[in-house]
Amino acid sequence: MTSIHDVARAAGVSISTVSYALSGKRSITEATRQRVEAAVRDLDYRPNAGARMLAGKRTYILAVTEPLRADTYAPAHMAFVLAVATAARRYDYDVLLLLQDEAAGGLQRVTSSRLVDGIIVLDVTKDDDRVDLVRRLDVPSVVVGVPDDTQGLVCVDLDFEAAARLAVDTLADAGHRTVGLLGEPRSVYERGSNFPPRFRDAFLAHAASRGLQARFAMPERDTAAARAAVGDLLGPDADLTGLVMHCEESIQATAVELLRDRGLSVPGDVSVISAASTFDTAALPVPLDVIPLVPARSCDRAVELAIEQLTERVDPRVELIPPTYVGRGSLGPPPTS
Amino acid sequence: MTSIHDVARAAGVSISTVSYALSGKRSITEATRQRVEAAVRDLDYRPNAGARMLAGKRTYILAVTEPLRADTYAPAHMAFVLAVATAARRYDYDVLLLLQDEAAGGLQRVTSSRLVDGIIVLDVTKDDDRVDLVRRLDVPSVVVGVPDDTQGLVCVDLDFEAAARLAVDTLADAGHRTVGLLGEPRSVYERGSNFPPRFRDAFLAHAASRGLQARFAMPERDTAAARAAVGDLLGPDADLTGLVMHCEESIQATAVELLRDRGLSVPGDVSVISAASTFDTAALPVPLDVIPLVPARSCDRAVELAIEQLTERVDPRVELIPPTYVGRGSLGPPPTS
DNA sequence: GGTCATCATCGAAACGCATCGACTGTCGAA
DNA sequence: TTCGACAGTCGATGCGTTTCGATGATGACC
Repeated sequence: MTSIHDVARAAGVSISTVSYALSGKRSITEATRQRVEAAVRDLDYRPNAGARMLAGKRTYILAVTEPLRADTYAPAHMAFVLAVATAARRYDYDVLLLLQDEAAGGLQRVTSSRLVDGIIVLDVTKDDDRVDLVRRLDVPSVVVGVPDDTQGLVCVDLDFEAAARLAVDTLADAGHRTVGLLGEPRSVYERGSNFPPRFRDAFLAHAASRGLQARFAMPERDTAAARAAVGDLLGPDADLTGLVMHCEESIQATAVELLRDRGLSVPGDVSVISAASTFDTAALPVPLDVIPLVPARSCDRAVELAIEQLTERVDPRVELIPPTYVGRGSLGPPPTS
Repeated sequence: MTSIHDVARAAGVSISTVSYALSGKRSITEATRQRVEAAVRDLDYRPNAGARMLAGKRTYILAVTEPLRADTYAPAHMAFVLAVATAARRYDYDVLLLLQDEAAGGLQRVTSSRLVDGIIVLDVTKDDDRVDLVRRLDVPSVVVGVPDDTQGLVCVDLDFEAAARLAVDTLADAGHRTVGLLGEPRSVYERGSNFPPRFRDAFLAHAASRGLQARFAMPERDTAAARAAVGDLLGPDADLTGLVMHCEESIQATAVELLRDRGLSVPGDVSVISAASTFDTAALPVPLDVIPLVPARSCDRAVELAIEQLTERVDPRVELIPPTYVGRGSLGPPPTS
């Protein structure tokens, strides 16, 4: 193993000079810095992680806790893990993954053994054990999502309420009077992530305040249930003209197919908006307007805030990322009956 | 931070005694061991990870590399990551996740900085960069999957060839003469994981050797394509009586629905076997017989072999896990036309 | 009772790095 | 010419473990 000692010898300087040349924490003559860097390249030197942890105060590792519950939709959650990992690398950080049983217990372990510098909490529920834990742990932590009690926490999330209002406003402004929300399975609302209820509540409330008639359905994750739910939303007289979908990709695909099967055109008969989706709605049977949930958005910021806490005080806060609207041609005025 | 020093003082022994009491590497009187353990509990002591890495030769971290390509089916891959993480914990190991761009480059980095003790390579392709890398790296590594060139590697995988033969034999033994394989999208066979081609080739070869007529289809990941593909497999005269599916869950669900829509009963008209599936086939619209691909099976063994390499020489090998057959009532004799 | 092995414990030396204080030389201002 | 400021470099210390060799205590054996 080539150590900093070897580099120092090769460059003809002391160990501390090598360290400073690499960290830039003290000024070093350009010439000697170049010699050090050359030696590093020649010897393919990489600082020993353990030594760095011990001597410095940083481990360059972030813990990512993701419970991966039975009813979680893996693609979306994987996208968040990926987004955190990618963002972390920009700060020269790696991620340690704590799943399922380890999501809570592992946090305790890795922080008290000083294995990680900080924690990113993913898929937080309204009432999440891990939230109390990170509050007590006193380690730089950022929660992606908004639990009920945000006291003392740094939270980052898409503004789901605003997203719901944006969807409602867009439909209302286009002239729609009867709108529906195709949501997640019931279990998700009952004990799952926190944002589906937030979206639903804001959707229903804002629809009411805009004077719209609103419906809501929670299909299970199979084709038959999805088709039934969309049928219910359309109503016995098929008077629904605006459909908002906040559910996983295959359900949205099924919904679009059902509309087609019923001879309803998009957006001629029904306008459709996909809300808070992490996938590409252009790949659906019919491209849909979307208010995307971009994991990179919240995760980039979450990592940034975690790193920031390493060096300075960061006040507790809830940062909500404003939604954006991407048109793909699935929105139009309601049909003139 | 409470250190080993504090524990030693509290227990009235030396630092080295604490270390030996905890590691068990030298004999310690029962009485003093108890005192040490009591002190550890009282002070909630946990060894500093950095110090342990530096002084010992272990980091207690395993790298998991998973490219997470664009066409990967997230739920299955997540299941493997989870299985590795769970298995690792049984050896007191944590996992560092290297995704996408970092899947290859990160390996170099984390091994040369001595951050990890070993590597688990997931979702290996026939011709995978990471395979050459781990060969060169000379770090305990286990490949989950079987690349074309396995020289010098320790590989663990489900025996897909045997699984394919098992599916064929089961249908053939039940009397079926015309069978079909519903596979993954074309792109997966062309540049994706290595096992779909292995399964397909073994399926077709073994069907031929059993004198069966065999068909094969590669539907894209949407309902329409899936329905079309199943229709093709059934043939113009609908003479197909045995269907094997080796594709993702939603496609299998669609296929089952199509059969029902066509008025074909399972297993009355068509016998169906789900092969190498990571999900629960009992949850499909019709429960299917399955030759499951259990991530825990290969991942448990992979982690075991990686840990083993830390202390002893492990010869290169390819360990194939024999397939099992789980009946759920979707298999029967062909209809007597 | 002396010798020798065995057991339990201790002290000290790494492990590889970051960092602090100190030292040297250079330059500009007084 | 002298002094101070400052840039550039070095040596030494400490981070918290693991582990090696050494030491004293204990018991078995002749």
